[in-house]
Amino acid sequence: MYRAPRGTTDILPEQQAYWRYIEQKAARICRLYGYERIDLPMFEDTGLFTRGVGEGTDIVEKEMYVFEDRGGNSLALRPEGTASVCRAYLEHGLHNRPQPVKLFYIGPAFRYERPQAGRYRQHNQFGCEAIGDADPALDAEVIDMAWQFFFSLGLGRFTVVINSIGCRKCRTEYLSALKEHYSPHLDEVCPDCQVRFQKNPLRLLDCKNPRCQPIADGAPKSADYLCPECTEHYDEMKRHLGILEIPFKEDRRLVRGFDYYTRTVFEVQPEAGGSQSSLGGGGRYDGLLEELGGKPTPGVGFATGIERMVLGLTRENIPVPPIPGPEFFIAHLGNEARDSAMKLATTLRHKGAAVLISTGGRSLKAQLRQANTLGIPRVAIIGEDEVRTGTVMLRDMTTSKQESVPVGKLVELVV
RNA sequence: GUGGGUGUCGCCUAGCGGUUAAGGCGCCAGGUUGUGGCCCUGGAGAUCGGGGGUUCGAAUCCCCUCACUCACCCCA
Repeated sequence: MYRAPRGTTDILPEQQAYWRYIEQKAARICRLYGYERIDLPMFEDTGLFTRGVGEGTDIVEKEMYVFEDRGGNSLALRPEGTASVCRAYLEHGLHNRPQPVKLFYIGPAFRYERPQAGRYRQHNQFGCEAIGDADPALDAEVIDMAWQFFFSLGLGRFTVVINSIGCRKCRTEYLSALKEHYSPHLDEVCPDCQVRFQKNPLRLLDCKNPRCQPIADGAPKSADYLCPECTEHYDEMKRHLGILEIPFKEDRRLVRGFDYYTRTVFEVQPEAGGSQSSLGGGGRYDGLLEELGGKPTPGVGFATGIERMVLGLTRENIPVPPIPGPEFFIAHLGNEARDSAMKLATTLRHKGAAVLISTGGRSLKAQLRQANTLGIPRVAIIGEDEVRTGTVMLRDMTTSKQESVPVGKLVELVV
């Protein structure tokens, strides 16, 4: 027996209501904030991600699905969406449109990880990117938008956590200060941190190993090393968040796993603990477009994980609007009746009614049982008598009342 | 990638060295003539995740493997 590959899932019909719900809320919030949909390829040139996301990141280094196509090109299943959006921005000359260009996407991302609840090798993201404007008000708007989105889902408790990691300039300065702080303690620190020290010093800060806590606690704070411009940007953004009345928490240690982030970073975290630390996150990436070969162009955005939202909705028992089922069920007895039943079914469907017609030549009892189980409110029964008189027996399944009506009249009933 | 837990019909569970592997839900059919939801009866559906061992004998013990799951890591 074949099974779905590890870390992938089938989304069965009974789960679709959640997905529809989330997609609708996403589309709505995007409309309210002026974001337009973009659909992007699921695989890209590998270089787009190694350059964009960063060579040293876990995602690129050990989680990316990389393959060679038959033409010998190195391609990668996209591990995230931002790099693709930026590529599209550059490729299609979107700088010629009114700035910022606001785009959103919904689709799968792929990472070779060890799956667990809320974490998959193929998962779906809803993400937004605003490219071409460095105004801190835009950062605040993006955070506001993420916040409103989760709020509109009805998801109970979540927190917005923010930080600024500075620009290229002040980050370099900060990193050397950080390394200076750690280097005398390298032998006390966990092996992971020893690797981080070399590879990705920023990550030293959010090590959870108790051994490293004292050293991390005493480490210089990125906030203290921000250049005046970055400080001003950060303060302005916070001021705007205040105006928008978005509750947020500052976490000086918050860093993210992509190299392209500059200045603002943020995460939306479920308050109810749980293992998966974030529902979504994002930040500013003012160097990314240039890194990808474009002119220096600022950008800011966020991405969310749809599976995690579904998980949250189910865990919190939040009701979502059901997907409507068939309105009519047509039961029939005998060959002649089946022919006119099929005819009636198409006629009703042409008029826009959702109709299920029984197949397989089952007893009337079985057909009604099926209609009942499926929760279809009305059943049209067609037997020999009805064929002869050009009528159907229309049964209301909720009241158990039925009456004989001419076929023409039934068709008229459906508008 | 590291560590822990779990794995019996579609779903939930019983069985824990010798049973025709049991039950509930669901599914299908019947309870006379063309009628659902309740009830009754019957049926289909499991080589007990897979592979190897130990044993006269294994779903039950051991090893490997796969999958799921939790924590770490990382992130959505």
